[in-house]
Amino acid sequence: MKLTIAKIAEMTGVSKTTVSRVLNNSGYVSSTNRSKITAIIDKYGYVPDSRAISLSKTRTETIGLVIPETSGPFYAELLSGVEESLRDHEHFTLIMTFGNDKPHRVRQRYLSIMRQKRVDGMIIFDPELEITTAREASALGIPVVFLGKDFPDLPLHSICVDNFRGAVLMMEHLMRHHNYRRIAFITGPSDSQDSLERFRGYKHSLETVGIGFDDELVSRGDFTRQGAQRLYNQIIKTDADVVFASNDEMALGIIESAHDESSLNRFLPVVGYDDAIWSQFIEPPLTTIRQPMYQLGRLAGHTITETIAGKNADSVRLTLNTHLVVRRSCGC
Amino acid sequence: MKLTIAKIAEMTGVSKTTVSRVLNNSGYVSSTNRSKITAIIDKYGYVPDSRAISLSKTRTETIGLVIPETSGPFYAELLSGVEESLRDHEHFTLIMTFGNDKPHRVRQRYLSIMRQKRVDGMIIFDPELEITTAREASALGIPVVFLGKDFPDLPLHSICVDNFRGAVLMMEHLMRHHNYRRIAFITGPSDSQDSLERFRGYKHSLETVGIGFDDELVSRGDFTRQGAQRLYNQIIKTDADVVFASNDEMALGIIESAHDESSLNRFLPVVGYDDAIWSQFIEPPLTTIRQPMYQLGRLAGHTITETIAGKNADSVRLTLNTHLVVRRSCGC
DNA sequence: TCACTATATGCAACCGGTTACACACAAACA
DNA sequence: TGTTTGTGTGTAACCGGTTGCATATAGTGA
Repeated sequence: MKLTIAKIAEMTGVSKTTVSRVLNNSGYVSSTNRSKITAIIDKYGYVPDSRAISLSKTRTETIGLVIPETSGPFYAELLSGVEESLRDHEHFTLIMTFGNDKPHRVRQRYLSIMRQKRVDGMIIFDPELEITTAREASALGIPVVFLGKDFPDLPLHSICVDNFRGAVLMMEHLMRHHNYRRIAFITGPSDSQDSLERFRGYKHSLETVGIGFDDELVSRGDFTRQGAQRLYNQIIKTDADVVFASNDEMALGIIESAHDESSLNRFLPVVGYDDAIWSQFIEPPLTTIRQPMYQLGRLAGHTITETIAGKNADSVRLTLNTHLVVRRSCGC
Repeated sequence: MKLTIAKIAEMTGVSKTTVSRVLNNSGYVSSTNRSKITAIIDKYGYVPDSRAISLSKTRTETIGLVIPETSGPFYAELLSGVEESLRDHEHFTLIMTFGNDKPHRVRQRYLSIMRQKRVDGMIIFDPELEITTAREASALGIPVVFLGKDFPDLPLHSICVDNFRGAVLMMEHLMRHHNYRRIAFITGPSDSQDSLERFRGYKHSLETVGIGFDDELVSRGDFTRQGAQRLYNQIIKTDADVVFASNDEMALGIIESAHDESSLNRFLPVVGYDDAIWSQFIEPPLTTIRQPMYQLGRLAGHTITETIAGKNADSVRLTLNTHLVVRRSCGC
């Protein structure tokens, strides 16, 4: 009993073309026929088949969003931003997560699926993106916006968050406002571009103020809570004024260790990075750096639709700034 | 330069049919032609157009998931469950969020979009779902699984979480383990089915144990932190042993009020419901009820694909049990 | 009266696949 | 030798829309 324009045409005694014109509100249609057709559409609740439409027109009005996962505040916020932005621009979001797949298979899978779905464009946030994948994605012939990663040599669109300046922002607060001098730093895994940038910001700030960089104050973490806790004793020995963990998870690990450790009877200031959703609820509430993920998502959606509309001939490269979120864990 | 089966056919000197047979690994194809065709497919990286496929076959291999939002731990976990389950069953997930739209427009929008995308089935988690919408969705002629809502009179598939037994679980802990007698309860908004069920569990438990139900101990909340804080003074006056808030947000509100209120110099036990992601981080860590959202998502994905495969002739109605998460806020 | 324009409609090809059916040929069986 | 069976291939219709082009009629200005 499925209605198609052919059937509607038959019922009203006109051609498919005329029905199509009514649906798209294009061309000329006599008011008699128009009302006959709309009457049937309303009566049976006809909804056109988007597959057929997109097969005829060349576009699907769909953008592929490639992210590791949808859960977690980080990606959830990004997703909201992208989705709302695309909805405003009358596009759909096709979400593709690749979770724990190994890098190579991932690339194979997500690019292939996006192609078979014939998306009009893609937004890719792949923390482990390699240049070969970036090149391959660009070669698909559809607009792509990369998030969080940039390959300066390639002519592509990218939007990044400024990890360097985020770390500088935090350092300025610690040094100017609190007058801390011995600032311990916990890095993330060494293959994380984000972590490297944050570390660069840390180092740069120290040098700008004239405090030398002390290697003893830097520990190599892995972005996990447990990892940070294993580093706790070693960090305490350095007698640092404050611990700057390069993400919130590790900051939490340090705070918990300090809490358990009865031997430590002074308050140990700790700050993090990311503004995880729970960071305001821990004790003490965490001072951290907030990344504008929602805004990043909206901007990505905007950029991709503009590109599709042919407005971005040149490669777009944007960098978003972060915010310092001051709570109590820094000593404030 | 887009490759199609027609072009591949032309290049190899065979018909479209033969190419199609190679792609689908069906029917008979000579090994000569097969290798010629696969060579071209590999060389140019041909990927078939899913729109065309789904237009010919009658199915899209896509399930529509209707949820209020993708952010927040609650829906994010559900989404992960659904997506992973559908991936296992070789289906895609088409996510449709309706955010803050007004109920009526919502229904119009999401049902219409699902129809124009010709999804093979739908999973609907709409906390404000009305019976008319449920009826309308069922009338679409595709399988639908409703989550969190059930209309016993309609022959539909539904999977719910047992709010009644969740509340009973909590009450048993409070009464048996802690021996609390005066248990204050904060309801959610009166139009929330979830809240009503939790309240029913609260009442039922009291009566089972022989403690009468005392209306004075019940306050009407609205599931928000601020709302609970406005109720704080009134609740304190009742001199309750413990406060059972019907969600974590309100529990947090009460804990914060108790914290600020220096006049109160005893520990006020508070428990919540939902196991929000931050509930383990607050001070004291919150005792609460955990809803198995991930599992719910997986089950929903499983049920819808089974139904599509024709295995669920009768209406499927399932109820998932909740877990009690004991932390310190209850006095443990 | 003629040319031109605005209005109204339909034909048929096309988008990129699938599939029922017909046909051809070889080997195997009766 | 005639019939069946297993292979291999192609024709053409179909899924449900869009669109370039042709055609027809009525009204308008010269």
